[in-house]
Amino acid sequence: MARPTLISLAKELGVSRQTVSNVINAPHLVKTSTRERVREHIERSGYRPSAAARALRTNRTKIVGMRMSPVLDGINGSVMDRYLHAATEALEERGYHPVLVTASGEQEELAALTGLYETGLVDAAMLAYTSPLDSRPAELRRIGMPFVAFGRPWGELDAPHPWVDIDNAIGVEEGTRLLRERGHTRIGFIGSSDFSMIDRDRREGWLRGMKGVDENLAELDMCVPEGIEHGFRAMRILRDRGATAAACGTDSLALGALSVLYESPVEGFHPAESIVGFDDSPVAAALGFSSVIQPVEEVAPLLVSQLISELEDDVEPCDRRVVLPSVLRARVGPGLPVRLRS
Amino acid sequence: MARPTLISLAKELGVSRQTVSNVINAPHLVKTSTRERVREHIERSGYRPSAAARALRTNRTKIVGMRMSPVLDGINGSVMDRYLHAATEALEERGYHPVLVTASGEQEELAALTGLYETGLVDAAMLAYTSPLDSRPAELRRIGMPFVAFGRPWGELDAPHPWVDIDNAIGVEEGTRLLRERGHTRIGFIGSSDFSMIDRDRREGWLRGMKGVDENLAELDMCVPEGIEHGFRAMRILRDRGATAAACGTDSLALGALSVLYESPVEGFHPAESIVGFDDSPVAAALGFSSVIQPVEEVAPLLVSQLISELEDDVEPCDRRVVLPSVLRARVGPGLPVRLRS
DNA sequence: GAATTTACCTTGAACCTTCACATTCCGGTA
DNA sequence: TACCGGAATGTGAAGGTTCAAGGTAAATTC
Repeated sequence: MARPTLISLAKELGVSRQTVSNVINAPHLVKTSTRERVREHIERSGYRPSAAARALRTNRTKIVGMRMSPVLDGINGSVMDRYLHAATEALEERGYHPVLVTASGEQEELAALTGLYETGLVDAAMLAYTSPLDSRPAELRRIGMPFVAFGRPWGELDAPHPWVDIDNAIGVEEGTRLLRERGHTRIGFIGSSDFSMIDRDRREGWLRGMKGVDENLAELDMCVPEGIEHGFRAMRILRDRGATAAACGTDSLALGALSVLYESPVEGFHPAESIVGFDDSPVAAALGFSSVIQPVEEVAPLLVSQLISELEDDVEPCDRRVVLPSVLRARVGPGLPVRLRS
Repeated sequence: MARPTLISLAKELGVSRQTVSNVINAPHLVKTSTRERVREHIERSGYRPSAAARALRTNRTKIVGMRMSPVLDGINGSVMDRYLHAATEALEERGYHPVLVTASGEQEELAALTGLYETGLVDAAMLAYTSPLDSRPAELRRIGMPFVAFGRPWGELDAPHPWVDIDNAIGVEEGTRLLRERGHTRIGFIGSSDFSMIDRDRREGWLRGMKGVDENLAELDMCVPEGIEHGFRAMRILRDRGATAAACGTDSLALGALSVLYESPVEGFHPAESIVGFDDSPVAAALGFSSVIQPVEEVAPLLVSQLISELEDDVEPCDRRVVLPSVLRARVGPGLPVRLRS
């Protein structure tokens, strides 16, 4: 048997199709007795409104486009995974769904998202990984496609679109202070040149954490490409400059750095307790070093709220610019030590 | 100005809307000169067919549902990420798009997917993580929802739906042989109890690789929960039983096991060269141990081909049951040694 | 008792495309 | 001239929903 439609239901019930529609979309317009009768019949028939017909009429699909970014690094990579999961969940909670898109760059992403928007397949987009020269917000604004962004608009902080970002600095600052509390004074920073703005933010946290320490910070500040080996090399240099600890921009870098400390331990300090990483990967947990957590599970629902208040009328408004703090996951040893073979 | 439609375009061009439609969907029906004229106008006007209207008429959205599984473990987790990315890409190539769904269990996943199907939002589903007591295939079949599965239907290997799976055994077998070539004879296996069927498959590879070795395999065979610490504990037991090497069911387990070998090195064997992991995570690369790779980038396009031949007529048929080999990524030291602090 | 309001329900149109069929046009053949 | 067949193009309908405007009967007001 064919799937029931508004019309077939209405005929069976002896009411008009609009009444059935009202029972679903505007129940207060229908007398209670009728409403219940219709409801029950809908239930029994297993009727589900046709998404296509609804979309055609309302010009809304309740689908939003998101770019699935390629896997960068399996160590820190799970953050984006967590975010994607949280976003999907938050969207579902509000009756929306994410459609995924791949792209090899910003322009390709833009093309993919606007393409979906122009065919009416999606209502909006959720961006991530904002950067200073990000052309996406302006372009989307130009064509009138609604969107929100995970990450502040570095180029123009007063951009009109809603966004949620994480204050990377605060967690690193916390981490740096922890290292100081543990007795370190020459604490280096190993940042990743691959994430320009985010890295600057994290470095800022280290600088704040080092406030009042009488050291030459410039020579303790490293900027290297992402990767375990680079962390290793950077920490060797820092070690030679007398550093006994380091805050790192990623857990990969931290892993490399940690191995240097196991290679040439510093009297009185446990290696795992002399390193702070970022993104709290399972590796950090296993090796027992502290790491900074990004609360992406909180970011996603906020973004979705913002998005929906862009899309729908009469929803309670929400903050259009939110910065959430990162937090330190402090660990005390023991853990799994690492040392690079010489 | 309003978005152009078939009708508005047709009016401007002085042809019927069907002709414009034909230019898009069945160009061979339209005379070349007309076709070009229409094409050019379409181009200029920026016309994009309405997905909703098309879906309403054809009863197809070219969207497929997929479950976004929660992040299990950041070390091996990137495999599912890679798969998701590859699947998205493969779908896009054929004009399809993935919609994500979250679920806390199989039943919830089923409810989510069939829900989408019943409203006509998706045409089909792509399943992953099949298991012996998997109720999903039967249920989807019952309601007539098309789908394909990443993972063989363990319960009924001759199930009628198409699937692609990876032969986990072969890579582990290869790894085990590598360890033998390097001179090991007492080679343990540390499997993860969290992935029942997959684990059995990987263990099978180890058994095959050990063929002809005169050892008591039962006492070399460990089954523990997933996680670095469990790998560590298992390897300690294996070491005490005289094992000098191990093939592991996951890289997390391998990491833990490796650390035991650094803790108590075996004369003549390099620790990193005595461990084989699974899923070739960045950790394996950094620490320099060999690991088995799942070719998910090949799985995804195959699945998509299968799916499309389920959905569309007149597409060249393709194999409905495919098993791809996993392959060993063999590494020789040096790498980053690990040792668990005692 | 007539006029007005209210509550509830129905009708017609629109959304934009594609399907199935109808029509026109053309050169070629009987 | 009449007819035919095939290619190119046009027409009507359908698909399921929502919006806007209408209708009907009961309840209220004067």
